[in-house]
This record gives sequence, structure tokens and C-alpha cells, in this order.
Amino acid sequence: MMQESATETISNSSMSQNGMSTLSSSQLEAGSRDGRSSAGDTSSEVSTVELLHLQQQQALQAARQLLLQQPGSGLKSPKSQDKQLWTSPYAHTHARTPQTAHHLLSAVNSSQQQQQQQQQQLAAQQLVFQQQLLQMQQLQQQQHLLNMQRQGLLSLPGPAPGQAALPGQTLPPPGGLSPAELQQLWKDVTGGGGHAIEDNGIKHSSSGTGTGTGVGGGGGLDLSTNNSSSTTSSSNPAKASPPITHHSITNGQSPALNHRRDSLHEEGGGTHPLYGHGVCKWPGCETMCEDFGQFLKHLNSEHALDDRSTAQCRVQMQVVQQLEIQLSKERERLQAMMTHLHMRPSEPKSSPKPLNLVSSVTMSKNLPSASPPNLPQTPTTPTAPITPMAAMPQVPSVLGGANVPSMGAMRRRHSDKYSMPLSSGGDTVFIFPEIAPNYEFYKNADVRPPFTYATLIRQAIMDSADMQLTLNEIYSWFTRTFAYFRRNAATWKNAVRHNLSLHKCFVRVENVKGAVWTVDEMEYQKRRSQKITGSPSLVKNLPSSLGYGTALNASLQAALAETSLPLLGTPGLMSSASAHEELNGSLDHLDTNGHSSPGYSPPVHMPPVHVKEEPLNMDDDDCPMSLVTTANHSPELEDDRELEEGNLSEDLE
DNA sequence: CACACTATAAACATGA
DNA sequence: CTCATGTTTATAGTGT
Repeated sequence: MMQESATETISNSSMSQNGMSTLSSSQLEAGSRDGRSSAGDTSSEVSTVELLHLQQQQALQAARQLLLQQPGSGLKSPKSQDKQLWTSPYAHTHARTPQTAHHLLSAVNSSQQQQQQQQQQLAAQQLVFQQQLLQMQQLQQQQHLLNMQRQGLLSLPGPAPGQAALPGQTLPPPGGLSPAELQQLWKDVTGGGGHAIEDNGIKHSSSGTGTGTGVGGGGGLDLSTNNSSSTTSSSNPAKASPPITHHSITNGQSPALNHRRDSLHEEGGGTHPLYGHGVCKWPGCETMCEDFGQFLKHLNSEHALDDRSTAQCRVQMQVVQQLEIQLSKERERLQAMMTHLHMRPSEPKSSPKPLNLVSSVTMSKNLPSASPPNLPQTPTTPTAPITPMAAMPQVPSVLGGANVPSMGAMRRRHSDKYSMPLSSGGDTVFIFPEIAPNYEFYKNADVRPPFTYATLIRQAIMDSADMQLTLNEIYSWFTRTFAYFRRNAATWKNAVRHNLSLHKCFVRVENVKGAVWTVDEMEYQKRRSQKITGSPSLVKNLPSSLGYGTALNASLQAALAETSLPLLGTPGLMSSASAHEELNGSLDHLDTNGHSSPGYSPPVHMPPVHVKEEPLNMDDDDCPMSLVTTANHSPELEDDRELEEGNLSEDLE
């Protein structure tokens, strides 16, 4: 799967002119982050993202210099890099891996490279000192660059000559290195470990593109592995900038950042960017180290300056570089989108709508901890999606198509998992981890939302003031909320109707002037509870532990997944909250529901008592103030619909 | 491989 | 007849 997805991504990227597609998973992640930050907190954005970026930059700088000295390994276009640059390292380390890269690096080169590498090492050590001096300056400069990039002024700082080769703006961004590829690379380089990557959440299979660990994940800038303590690991050119380990990134920015500082100033103290939780965080390593001393020992022995370490550094450098490129591109894109939409670019953060804020906030909370893990899966994965196919040439299905060959159930599921719709007065509040941050994105980009129709419909209805919408209003919501649904109407409208009819949770209430659709929370809850509890009939797959599969409410799963366990224990986090909500069902909407117990205390289901009299044609904003007539219609009565279908599908959806 | 879930397509019914 | 709205069935892709 990975390979396929990777391949696909690549192909897409290469094909796509804009390179949107390229971003794939990593992109998503990046996007999400951006979204988050933009949507929500600026401060955090600056602090975290920027810092990360800065550090990455530093690492890159050092790495670049290193590379420069190594003639053979000039940076080239991403793709070329993949094949050439990447391979080289790995060729040494893992002959076993039959990577394509291998071709390029012939045995002949290997010998030369080894020599070169040794030279590099020496040079690297020297550079380390220089780097330290330079970093101060670089920091400032980079900060400036970042700002510029953010504003879309610069696509990418491409200082090193080698970089010139980079595709630069048109580069095949992600395509060059899709998450999957990166992962693969890591595996190869590290010798199959790849744990680090996995940790990032790349597990995803199908979604393909995996995701990204993207920024974060990709994360780890290990270039600087260094350590004062262990001079051996000289491979790192930039000693000064401690690498961000995958984990650290994954877990949240703060740790990583802190680590860096610590490492810089007090490496000996017992903290080390490459050491955490008793485990060596060297990419792909994860060796258990009882104490710091042991870790240092391990570091010196296992990650000394050798071909492999060098290769890993290089890989990491590439990863960082790619991510930077992607990030810059995404920023530009966002900028353009915002501009196009008349939104102030600078404002993404202060999202126009409170909603966004909320979502963003949420995200911010979640992401840090969960983001890496989640994203991968997510829909983010759908990353591919990110590439708005402006052209929107075709069919809805295409959406996925762009990146994902065929998306059937999967795509939705992912999304659903994350879905936690909140109803808010009129605006749509997506609590979907994914969407929230990308709300604007979906709104404007011709990307298919990673949610099932049922989920979206429910969201639409919940989003309405009266919790009820006419079919036409639902249509409108779709088109208003997702750019993707502004075309191929026949297809998705049919799907919407189909879903409304099929799912029991959607109740049609007739009215004099027409009919409106409402969501039967009870059914919704029921279904969930059943699934969760494992009702014989409905519950089919209840994987023991977390993988309730479809059974468990998607959101819950999502929450769990996202938090990736790390958060499970942490109560305060939003993720946990979300999970909770999910369990209970969308409590948010109903005040009454508040207390539902896990077991499914029948939330107070409010059968749609009120029916609008006036079916609004126009969707937008129509807040229905319409008269409300009581249509006595108990949803229950209509239950004729098949339970199974409706219910089951709902969650995941 | 079987099953579940979705998406998609399409036939068909009904009412305006 | 056309169109919008609903319902239902069939099929295919994907994940578990």
C-alpha cells in the first residue's frame, strides 16, 4: 500500500502543475498546522511553528554546507534526490533493500562516498563550530525569511547551491517525497526500523498517502544529532541545533523545543533531544536506554559518525527540506486562497468566524499531542486532497481520485472518525480535528471532504438553527461549505438523497409546505451505543481493544487515534473531551443530553417536533425562523427504514 | 474470504 | 412532460 500510495503521490505531483497534490499527507499536516495556527492562535503559531521552522532551517543550513562539501551528493530535484541522494547513504548501510535508489548509486560510488563521508565528517565537525556562530545570525535571518514566506513573498529560502536544483516552486513537492516515501527511506536507511516514522502515524495504509507525518513527523531533524557529550556523533554538522526527534515533534512542539534548548545549553544535564522516555530517539532506533548515561553510550556506539549515521542525517535533511518546501508552498497557496476569497492573509489566524476559532483552538490542543499521529491517518491523508484540483475536471469521485485511486469507504471512515460536529448557531463548527483546521480550505478548495455523506448531512442539519433542513437547504449547505460540492451536483445530490432515505437517523418531517429533514439523535445514539456495547445484531466487529472499527463511534476512534494514546491518559485535553462527546453522541447539540452515560443513556432525543413551515430554498443563511408547526411525527414511527443500514453506516460515516 | 460500510448509479414513484 | 424529491436496488471498492 505504501508503495502504491507513494507512487501515486509522486505521479500526481509530477503531473500537477501547481504541486498541490504533492503535498499529500505531509501537506495535510502542514496544512492543518497552518490552519490551526492561522485559525486559532497566532501566538502559538509563531512560537511553535516558527521555532520549529527556524530550527529546521538551522539544521538544514548545516546540512547543506556539509553536503556542499560532498560533491557527489549535490542536492537535486526532489525526485532526483530521492533516487540519488537518498540512495547513496543507504546503499552503504543497507544493501539489502532493493530500493530504486540503489541503481543510481553503484558500488563504485559507494567506495568514493565513504571516503567523502569521512571527509565530510571532519568537515562537519569543523562546521559545527562555525554553525554555532552562524546560527545566531541565521536565526534572525530565517525568522525574517519565515515571515516573508508566510506572507507569500518567498517560496523557499534556497540558499545552498545544491538547492538551486530544487524544483523550487514548481517542484514536485511532496511528490518528491511523499510521506510514504520518506518513511520508506527511513526504513531503508535505518535498517528497517522505521519505528520513528510509524510512530508518527504513518501506519495508515490505505489512505494512502500517508501522511504525514509530515511536518511534524517528518520531522525529526536529526541533522544535528550531535551531542556535545558524544563527540562521536560528529555526523552532525550542526551540533548546535539539536535535532528534533520524531517523537518530540509528534508529541508536541514544546518538548522538542525545550529539548533543543536544553541540549544547547545543557546537554550534559541528562536531557537530550535524541533521548526521551528511556528510548533513543534517533530516527529508526528506539533503543531502550535505562538512563542517560546509557543513552550516551548507546549514542556513541550505535550512532557514531559512520556511513549510516551520515546517511540518516542526510535523509533527515532531505525530509526537512521537503517539508520546508511543502510548507512554503502551502503557505503560498493559502495566501492565494485567502486573497482570492478576500480574506486577509495575515488573518487566517483570526478566523473570521468564531467557529473557526473554536475549531482551531481545539485543534491546537489536539494537534500538539496528537497531530502527528492523527494526521497521518486522517484524512489528512487525504492529503492528497489538499491539492485542490482547481480544474475540477471531473467527477466527484475524482476528488479522491486525484490522489487516491479509488476511495470508497475508506475515505469516509477516516473522516468520520474525526467528526464531531457541533451545532452552532448558524455557522458550521467542525470539530473534526481535520476539518476544523481546514474548514476554510474545504470551503474553497475543490477537494472532497473526507467525510461520509451521512456525516456531512448530519453536520448540515445540526448546523442549522432549528436542527432541520429541507433537502434543498442541505444541498446548499454542501455547496456552501465545500467547494467540492459545487459541481457534479447530480452525483452528490443523489447521494445525499440516498443517504437521507437510507439512514434511519435522518428523519423526514412533513410540513405543509414541504418536508424537512432532521437528525434523530436517538437513533444516532442508539446506533453508537449498540455498536459500542456490542449489541449482537448490530455490533459486528468489535475488535477488542481500541479498534472498535466501525463499531466504536468514529469520533471516538478518531479521538483515540489522534491522541494516539498519548493523550488517553490526559484528561484535560480536548481530545479526551471529544472522545467523550463522541461516546455520548453529539452531546454538544443537545443540552439535555449532557449527562449521557457511556452506556448509552438515551439522550433525550428530541424528535423533531418543530417543523418549519417554510422550506427555504436558499440555503444560506436562512435561518429559519420559520414558523414552527408541530408536526407530530415521531421519528420512531418512521423507523421502517432498515436499522442496520442506517445505523451502522452512520458512525463511520 | 466473508462481511460491513460507503459511494455511485439508476430505476421508479409521486407530486407540483 | 419536466423537475424536485424520495425510495429502493444493485454494484464496486475498501477495510476489518
